[in-house]
Amino acid sequence: MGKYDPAAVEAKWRTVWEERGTDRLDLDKAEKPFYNLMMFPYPSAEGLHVGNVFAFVGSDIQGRFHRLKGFDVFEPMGFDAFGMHSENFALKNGRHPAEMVPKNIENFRENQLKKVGLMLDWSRQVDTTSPEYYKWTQWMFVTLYKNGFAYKKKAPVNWCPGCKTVLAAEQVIDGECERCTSTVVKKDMEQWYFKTTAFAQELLDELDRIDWSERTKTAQRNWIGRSQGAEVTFSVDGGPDFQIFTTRPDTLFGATYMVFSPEHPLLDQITTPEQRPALSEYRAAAAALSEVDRQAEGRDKTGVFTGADAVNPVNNERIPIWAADYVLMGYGTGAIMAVPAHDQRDFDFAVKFNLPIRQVVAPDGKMFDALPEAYVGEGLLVNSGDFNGLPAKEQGIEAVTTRLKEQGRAEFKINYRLRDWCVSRQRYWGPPIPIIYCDKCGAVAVPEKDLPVTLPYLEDYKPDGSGFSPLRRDESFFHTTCPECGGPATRETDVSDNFLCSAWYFYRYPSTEFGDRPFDAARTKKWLPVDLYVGGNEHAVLHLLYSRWLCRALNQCGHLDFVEPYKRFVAHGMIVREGAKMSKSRGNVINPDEYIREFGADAFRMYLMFMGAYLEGGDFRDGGVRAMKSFLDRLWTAVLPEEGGLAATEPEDAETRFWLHSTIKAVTADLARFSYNTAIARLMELINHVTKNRVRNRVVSEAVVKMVAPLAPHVAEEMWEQLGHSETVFAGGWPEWDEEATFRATVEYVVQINGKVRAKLDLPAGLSQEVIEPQVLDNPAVAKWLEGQTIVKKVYVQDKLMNLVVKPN
RNA sequence: GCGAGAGUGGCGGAACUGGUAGACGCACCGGCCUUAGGAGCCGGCGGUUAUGCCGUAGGGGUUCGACUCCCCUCUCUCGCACCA
Repeated sequence: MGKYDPAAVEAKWRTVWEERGTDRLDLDKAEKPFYNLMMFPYPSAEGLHVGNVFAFVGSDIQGRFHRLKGFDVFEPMGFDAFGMHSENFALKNGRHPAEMVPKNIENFRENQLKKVGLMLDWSRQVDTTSPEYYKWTQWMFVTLYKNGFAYKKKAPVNWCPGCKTVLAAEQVIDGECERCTSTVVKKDMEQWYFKTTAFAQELLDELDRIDWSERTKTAQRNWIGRSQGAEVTFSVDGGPDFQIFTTRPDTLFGATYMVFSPEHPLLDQITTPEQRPALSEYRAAAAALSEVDRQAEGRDKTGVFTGADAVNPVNNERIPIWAADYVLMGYGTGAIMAVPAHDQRDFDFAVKFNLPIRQVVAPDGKMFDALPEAYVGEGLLVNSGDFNGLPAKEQGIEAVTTRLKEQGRAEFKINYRLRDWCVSRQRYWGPPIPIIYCDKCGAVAVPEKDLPVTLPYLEDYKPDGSGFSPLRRDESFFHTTCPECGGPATRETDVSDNFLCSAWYFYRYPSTEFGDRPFDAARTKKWLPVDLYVGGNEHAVLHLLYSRWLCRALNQCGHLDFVEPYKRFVAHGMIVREGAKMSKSRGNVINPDEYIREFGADAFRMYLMFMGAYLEGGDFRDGGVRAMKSFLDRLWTAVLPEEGGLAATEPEDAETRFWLHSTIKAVTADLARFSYNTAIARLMELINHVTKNRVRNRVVSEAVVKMVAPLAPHVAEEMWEQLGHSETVFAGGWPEWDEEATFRATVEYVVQINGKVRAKLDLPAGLSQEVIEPQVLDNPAVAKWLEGQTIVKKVYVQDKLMNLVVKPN
């Protein structure tokens, strides 16, 4: 038996699991498939972060728990090793990613992940940088392109001067590059896009039906940003028509001026000669501003008059057209009608430039004497011609839009904030976009037989800011022949966004042995969609949105028969250390290896899960892992007593039976709802009981071992073996509880007088009020409070409490 | 501003559909054991002017009874944000 020695136990079981293939699964033979997915990491040179461990362990517990409950659990792992994170790190350290990444992967897998005790099936590892994998990433691109989901266009893009590449909107956080935090600037460039907006509505609708963490769904809803309104056609006085988008067509009569975004193309045409110099100056100033500065909160409104007037279609009124940078070219039509009385932004602008403010919504039919700010509430339409007296908002919107629609001046319209996904990157370390440009045939997709387009080894892979990838400098890569006509042609030299690699990796795991298809139809049918996906919420509008979109697109292209990739997504919390965020600059990053070496992976896993609610996150305190190690010491001696042996039958004493069965019941429920901290607390209570009462019982020991197994797999496996089993504990089934035993024979009744606790009585369980009541009333502690009082009400809750409501006589 | 979540001892955190607030653990205090202890074991631990009273951010309300439900206010975290 001996002492619990985590280092020895863990080394032993790592070897045994590997030798026996305990965690390898025959995917075709599995009868109750359960696909347990965790977000594959980017293998950084710094090694595994404690946040990764926290995420993986929480997911692994579900995998192991499900396995104990009889599921065939598939729990794979891979590496997301393409992309700027790897490349930037290599650049900074003067190394080559192609030489660095394999070493990092090796280190992650062999020295770190394998020591955490995750139930991973390493026979199906995926590495996004291997040609066998990125061949299919390129295939995704080609498939999307052929089906009209990928296109190239010139448009203002987000350019990161630090990383020297364009970024997708999702990768710009508060105006900064997600990777290097440089301030992102706008540039006009020709780039590849995926039509994410094609499914904006579907992606939104399905959120109501999928079983995902609410905050993840909320983040996606915000990001997709649906708004309903109308597109209204105005005309320039003596000039062309133009469209504006508004959510409040009911306030059309309140429009006192119009605003075009400074980037609006029509401005060139309509601005009067006198106003042209002012406009040019204003446009130049607007262009020089960064996105963040331009959209800064509370920034003073700026703008310039164009000299032109617009004609309002509802009343033929002529109102001035201004250019102002508070209107964005990228949303709606890049032009708005300004209703200063009922929109705060327009109000601020009108005040500053002394433009008229006309009230058209009157709360309770009352006109304002003065408006200190825009009124955005309910009311009746006024100053609105035929529409006067109609309730504003819904009814007004309907009526005004319908009228204009009949005149061909408006359409009901829904706008989304979501933009198409800009996927090309002017970088080296990624899958080359498989497109060939031919003078005769145009842009041609590389035929499947020619995939992958291999990423050539470039000694100098530094991005040069030219707007082209470094691959452009490789003449032998750049020049090629057209797959259609055989004539001279050039390759697309941009690589695809790393998020394309990760948008489909989970389809690959079950099909890694198939070299001739990205995923096998039968395997996919059996194993997908993913049953449970656990990960960080920071990917809510990145990976999680992209992969939902890709799933839909692949479905539409006929490659998948479902539209949502994950049945259930659970967002775990974030961990901090001693109340502070962990960061390299603060120097407070937790190194998992040290704790694992000193206290063992099992104690480390358990402490990470004990810190707080898994879904909320937790606060890592030094000393916690040590405390958990000593709990495991106590558990070890409680389960494997040195002396006295173990009684082989169900414990006879009712109190022990109560603790055992109610713990099994509670732990089962806690694990199912990710309440790992309380599950551990309950196991501690059981062990406290067992230790204090010197319980030596095999039934108790085996149940404890099984309950601990998902949390601390190595030590559980060792104890299971020492209890005389030769097969893995994970084949042993999940313990059952006896509902009867979870009730006690005597219960503590709380006696309240007017809701305040005045006495506690131990009484047999299950008695009726008639039996209990006299005992309560006769109790001296209670009787004292009843002197000189009249009982006006008695509230009785069986086996719980009796509340006497009294009044003075 | 909009949306989501949260606010409980010295600390991390419990409390299932309203029913004993503070489970479990950390830290701390006392004791035992020991040549020694950053080990182990036993006990204590919300506050207080203690037969009681007050305590779950603050203020109201509903209820026999509120951390839990409703209204208002404050604070914090996250997401979105001059998005028309």
